[in-house]
Amino acid sequence: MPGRVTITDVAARAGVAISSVSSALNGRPGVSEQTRQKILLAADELGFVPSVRGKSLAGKKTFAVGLVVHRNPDVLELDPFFGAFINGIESWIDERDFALVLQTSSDAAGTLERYRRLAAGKRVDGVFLNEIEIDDPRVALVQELGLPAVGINPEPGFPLPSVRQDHRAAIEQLVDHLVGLGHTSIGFVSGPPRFIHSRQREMAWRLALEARGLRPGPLVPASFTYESGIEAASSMLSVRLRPTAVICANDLSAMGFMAQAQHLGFEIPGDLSVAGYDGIQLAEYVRPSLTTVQTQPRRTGYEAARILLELIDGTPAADADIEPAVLVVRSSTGPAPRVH
Amino acid sequence: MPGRVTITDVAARAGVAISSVSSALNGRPGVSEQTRQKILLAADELGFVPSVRGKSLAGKKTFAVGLVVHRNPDVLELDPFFGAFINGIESWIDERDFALVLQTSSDAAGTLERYRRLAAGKRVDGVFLNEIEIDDPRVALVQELGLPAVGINPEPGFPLPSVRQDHRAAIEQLVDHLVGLGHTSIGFVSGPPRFIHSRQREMAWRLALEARGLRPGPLVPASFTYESGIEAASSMLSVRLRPTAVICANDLSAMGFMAQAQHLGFEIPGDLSVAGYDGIQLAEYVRPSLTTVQTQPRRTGYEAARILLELIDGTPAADADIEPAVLVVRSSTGPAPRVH
DNA sequence: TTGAAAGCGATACCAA
DNA sequence: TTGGTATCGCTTTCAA
Repeated sequence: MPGRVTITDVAARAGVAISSVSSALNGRPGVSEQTRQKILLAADELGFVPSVRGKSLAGKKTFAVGLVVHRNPDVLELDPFFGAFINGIESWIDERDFALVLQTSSDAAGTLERYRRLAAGKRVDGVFLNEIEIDDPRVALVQELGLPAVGINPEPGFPLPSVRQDHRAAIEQLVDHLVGLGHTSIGFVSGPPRFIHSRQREMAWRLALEARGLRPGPLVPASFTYESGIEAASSMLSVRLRPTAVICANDLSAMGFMAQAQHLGFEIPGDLSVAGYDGIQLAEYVRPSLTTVQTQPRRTGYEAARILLELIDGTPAADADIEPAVLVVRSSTGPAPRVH
Repeated sequence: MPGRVTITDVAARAGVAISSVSSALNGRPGVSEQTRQKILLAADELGFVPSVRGKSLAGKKTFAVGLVVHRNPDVLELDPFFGAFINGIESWIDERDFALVLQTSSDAAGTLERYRRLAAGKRVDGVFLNEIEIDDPRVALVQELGLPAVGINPEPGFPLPSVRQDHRAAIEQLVDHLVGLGHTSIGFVSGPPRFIHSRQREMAWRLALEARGLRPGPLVPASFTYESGIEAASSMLSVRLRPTAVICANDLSAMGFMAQAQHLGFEIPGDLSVAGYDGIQLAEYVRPSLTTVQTQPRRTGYEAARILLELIDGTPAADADIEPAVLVVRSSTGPAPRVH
């Protein structure tokens, strides 16, 4: 019966006090090298694994961090983003014996309540704040609760430690790429405006165009889903003055946009160039393969976890900047059509 | 400072012993109705939330369950399946104050090690066994560890409590649907044969055909990914004796298959009918929309969680059978082409 | 019905 | 350098 071995057993076997075992095993000073070896041996022979339960009660830490994912109830399908993000978190916390508590919620109020309960029950020592919104109430909540938290790609001046990956450079490159192909009317399919990352991408598109002396093309709201991309295509392509190129706020909506554009009879990239954002795997395989901006969700999770654990340890943590997202040119973007 | 309120504070405020508070709050007998009310009031006024730390140390439970998702390291994108599955788990465990610990791992050995450590550190009280393989080593592991576990869609005779959703009826309906459309050569794009659910779907296809006096069409291995669907199409459609209809082991590979088939010049469903399995949202929106088998991942997670918590409580749990998956006919399947 | 006290498995302080 | 012990917040006997 493994797992039943406690620190007391180890102490007994090594013939020392439990306090010495604790010190030895945690690499604290105050134990002679000889005793330490004796203890290490005993622990090893017994297959001792410290109980997180005991540790957390005594040490005021729970050794867990939380992530709440807010999804539409009738979709509930996680973005491809999350798999890698979560894996990145774990690659850091695992070695430090932390676990990730994941929750999903389908409404905003529920999300707040989840954070509140995670904190109140001392379930987790800290949380990740993903998909940050304008005036996100979670910020005030974690501050009120004194709960360590790290923001994922927040706006500048965000009051909590954060990890950011630059989006501007890549979007500028993307605009350059399109302008270089002769496009002058470049539209944008956005995400819900309440999300910071939604606005950031839209703003980057707008600024890049203006910096090049071009007027922003049409802007159509969508919601990061494939379906919303379909709808965006229907509305954006039905008007006379349609753009010759479209940038979508993420890959999923870009894929929906492409599918619908093709359905409406547009050749891609012959009649219309389309680009996405994220760099999910699917984007590489759709026809035509999607030009996109490759982000690093795994790295983002990794850095976010590193910062969060520092915060939990009481170390004042600096923000982390991940190397900028990069433009990946594929087949969905091409020369602007001659006549319009 | 919420969260700092302990059972002692409540006891003091109510003027009773902490043991009474514990009994009252947990609905145990041995407290007069009057005292109970007094305690409930005090707890409420103080905003008392019991510390999971304390509870778990004293109560021998950690109030957490674990899920380990095994993904290819360079993909790490979670199936659309998982979002709903996880949400289903939570809709049951949340009310019971359990949390879900999620881990991802990129290799089989790592997966086993994850389960082992979850158990050894008493991180979780039980685990979900998803994507079960032939001779899955996790079964022996949880039995050896005495760790409560529930299997998701395992084979018949699986030694642990399980939740199952019938796949056969829907696949038979699908075959009937195709046969009714005049198809006589129906191929299959499978998942990795080490997975039970992979084999189950393949077997259902084979048996359904044989029961109708048809010889199984070509079988091509794939791996549940979009990319593998592309490859499957390339190989299956390049030979002279290609099928007129194809069933894929999941929607993602079916979508890849369709895309590649179209790329190779096949009209769908004119030249070729394609069907998937899972019922992910994307399948509804691709062109043509995908005929598929709709499963209930949310319900599956819900039932699995219910069973797991029963096991943890020591209740002998019966397997759960979810209402069978249902066939959803869309546009990717149509009449068999006249000439071949 | 109530309350006092003994754990649960660690950490950490303080004597020895 | 050691070992003893209080402590964390709760559950669970066991007396009163």
